[in-house]
Amino acid sequence: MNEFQRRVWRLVVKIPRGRVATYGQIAAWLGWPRRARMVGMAMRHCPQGVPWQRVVNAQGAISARAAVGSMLTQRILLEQEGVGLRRGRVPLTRYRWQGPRRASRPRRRQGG
DNA sequence: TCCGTGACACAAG
DNA sequence: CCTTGTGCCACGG
Repeated sequence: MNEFQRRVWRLVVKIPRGRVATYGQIAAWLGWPRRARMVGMAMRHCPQGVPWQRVVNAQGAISARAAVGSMLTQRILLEQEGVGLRRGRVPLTRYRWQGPRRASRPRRRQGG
């Protein structure tokens, strides 16, 4: 397994339940903006515990793949965690994960 | 090494 | 909106 894939998995496990990210975003966040397809490869070889279902394409659709049943499984898993599809796609404006932005620490003054 | 392939993205029409 | 074409880049035969 190469470093790229490991980094992808480490990031994908951070996607919160009920949110999704796109292949392109993940690649960009890791610093490889032209490797969206490689993120897909990483998903295909996903270890147990990585929420691969939370990764969709830039249109919010579930990308086609060879493995039969996998697409349906992804849709079901997403719906089970509250991500509803409209006309075959996830409304990204509502469910998109904003990324691994560092959690804003509580301010001492003028606090949250 | 060359060539085809793939869980992508984006621009055109 | 949709479909099609092109760019992309790592892998495997």
